[in-house]
Amino acid sequence: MEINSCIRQQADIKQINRCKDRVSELNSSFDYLSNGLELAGNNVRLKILFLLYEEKQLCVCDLSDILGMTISSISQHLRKLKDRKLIETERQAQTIFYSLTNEYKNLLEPFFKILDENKILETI
Amino acid sequence: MEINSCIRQQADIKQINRCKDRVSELNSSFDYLSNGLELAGNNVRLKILFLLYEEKQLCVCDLSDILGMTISSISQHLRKLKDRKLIETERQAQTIFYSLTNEYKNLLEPFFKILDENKILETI
DNA sequence: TGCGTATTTAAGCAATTGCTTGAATAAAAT
DNA sequence: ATTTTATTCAAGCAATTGCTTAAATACGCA
Repeated sequence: MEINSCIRQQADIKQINRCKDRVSELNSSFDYLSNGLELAGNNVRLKILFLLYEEKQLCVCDLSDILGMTISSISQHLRKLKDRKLIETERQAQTIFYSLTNEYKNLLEPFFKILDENKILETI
Repeated sequence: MEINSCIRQQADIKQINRCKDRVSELNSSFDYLSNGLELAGNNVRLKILFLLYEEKQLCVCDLSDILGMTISSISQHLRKLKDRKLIETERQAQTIFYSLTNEYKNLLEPFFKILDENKILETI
């Protein structure tokens, strides 16, 4: 940290301290949220999450076919999503089906609604 | 792409095609959204965005002080956010103030509301 | 004009990402 | 039991990220 930050000159100290408190207070929420957004911020994973939202469940090779990517690549994305509890699995015979966890279904729903209505480019 | 995808065996072809159409239809929305989420998915940038949401405007060195990071580092985050139109600038004398663009204020509001209520860890 | 303040930019680097290829599991069908 | 089907895992690699340090702008003021 620089010593001669502009803060020392003319900043609103009250505001700075209020912000520091706020960040410290909400710190674990920031971690939780950025963690999820980081995963959803990848184009491929966002599509995967959206498709699971719409179709309830899909397997690796469904997604591979839909998105035109190798099964291995999709599988690695799914593992990341599963590790951080955005999705969960259920085996049915040889096929492993993936679906959104309830937490992230709720969290991502506002975005999916916007996407679903395809309004994102016009209204926002 | 593998030739012997499991798709050829027993998948729901109608479902696959419906999904393909959906992805193709919403393609630019996926790009737009993942682009924004990718930036918000970084812990530091999420805090910056949230602080700008709450305080309306802040300068680089306010944020540097609040987050305990170098001005240079914060400046580089701000540039990314500005390049992709999540934030905008307004000069007041020597100080450059950053604020959220309206588009992203609307888009990120659902998340900020949750953060603000600090409910994210309990209710979701 | 020259100095101080506020901020950006450039170069460098370790760490991480997302893909590819090929091998390894796991359960089902023969 | 062996093979087929569905999926994961491991290693390797180019590209990207986020930080550090140091230098470069840009504006305000005496």
